[in-house]
Amino acid sequence: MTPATPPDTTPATTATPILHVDMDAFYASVAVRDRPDLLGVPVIVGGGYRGVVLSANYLARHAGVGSGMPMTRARRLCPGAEVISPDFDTFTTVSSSVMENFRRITPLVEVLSLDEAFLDVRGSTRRLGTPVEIAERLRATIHDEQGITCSVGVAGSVTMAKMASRWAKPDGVFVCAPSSVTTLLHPLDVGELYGVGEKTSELLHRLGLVTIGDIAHTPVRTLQRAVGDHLGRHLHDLAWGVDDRQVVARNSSAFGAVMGGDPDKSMGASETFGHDTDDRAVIVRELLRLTDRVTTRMRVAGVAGRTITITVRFADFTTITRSRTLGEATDVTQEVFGEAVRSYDALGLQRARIRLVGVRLEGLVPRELVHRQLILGQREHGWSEADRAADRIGRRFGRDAVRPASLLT
DNA sequence: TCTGGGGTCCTAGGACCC
DNA sequence: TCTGGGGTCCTAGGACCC
Repeated sequence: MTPATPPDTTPATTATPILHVDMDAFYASVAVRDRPDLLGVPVIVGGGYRGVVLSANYLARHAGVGSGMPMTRARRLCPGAEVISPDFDTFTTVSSSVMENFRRITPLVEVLSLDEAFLDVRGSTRRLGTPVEIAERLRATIHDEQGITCSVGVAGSVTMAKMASRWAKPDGVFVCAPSSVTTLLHPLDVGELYGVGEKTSELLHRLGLVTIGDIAHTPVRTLQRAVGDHLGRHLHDLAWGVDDRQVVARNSSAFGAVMGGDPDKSMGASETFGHDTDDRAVIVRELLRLTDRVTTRMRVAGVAGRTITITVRFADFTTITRSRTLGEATDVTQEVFGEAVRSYDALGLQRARIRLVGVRLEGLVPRELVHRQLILGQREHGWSEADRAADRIGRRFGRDAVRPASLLT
């Protein structure tokens, strides 16, 4: 746990070495920072037919708009809002600069997404001051360099730091001393705990467990019977502020394992149709597009996958998955596509209206570890060559220069 | 009014093997 | 002549996070 306190630092310094930094309304803040005309205007980032809200500034939030909300509803709640399409290239650029800033403070930066990270600063206090001083300095730097604000939770564990940043919002710092953890937690609703979502919250409420204090005073076995062995134990620990999870230096898996750390475990793509469809030709074409997108990413990352999973979401939003595991991992577009179509056809759907399809590969391994067995007459080698040729042309002339023939229309 | 897209992890049942 | 126990892999579903 916490290392022994050096004589020249205060106990408060080493007791709260974990920072959770969370940008305030990140996408919305980035989208409006160069648009002074939008000052004082409610802003929603998102859009598209059938889309959801990705981010909303505080003016829009005051009207009831929240992220994840269907755009149709958000527009009705806040008709005066300016709706802006997301520009992920810009978000990624800003995010990279911010994360670089964090790494100048400590190498122990765990990137959770484009807009948040954990920092373990216990090795930086001698050089940079107390965690709170580090937090304030980092906030000032981000504001000066990027023109956006962030909030920082400072605590002795990652979970408490995460919760503290929520209490710090917007544009603030919240310090959670270990001695005050249970006092802070126990009055809160169970849904406030990191890892307790809507379903688990409802389940616990039905059992009469409303506050985090209720969870703390419920026997572990009772919790485990209700929510499973793992989560039951986890929730009981968290309710008492017990959390030994360490900050692990890494980039978010969603943006490639550039910094080392754990490699991706799966890669996938999915898309909601503009209109529900029961047309097999349309669906198969979409499976090919998605497969091509995923396998291209895999070849860039130098990985191959052994399990191919398709997702089918019906008009009524019920969602099913079907997976097949191959004898050996692949990154070959035509192989993955073939399995995806076989899985789809095996469903035997007749006139079912389909809203979304997806393709995902799991069990990823570095491509050089795949020992492809040579079978006479096997065509995979040819397809693999074709993929690589297409990748080269795509790099030179752009992604759309080479597409599978059935996607050309 | 409906409900994106990218992921991770857990559970549970059946197959299979020792 | 009763129904052993793991351990691992595969599949399907579900919850959760941003």
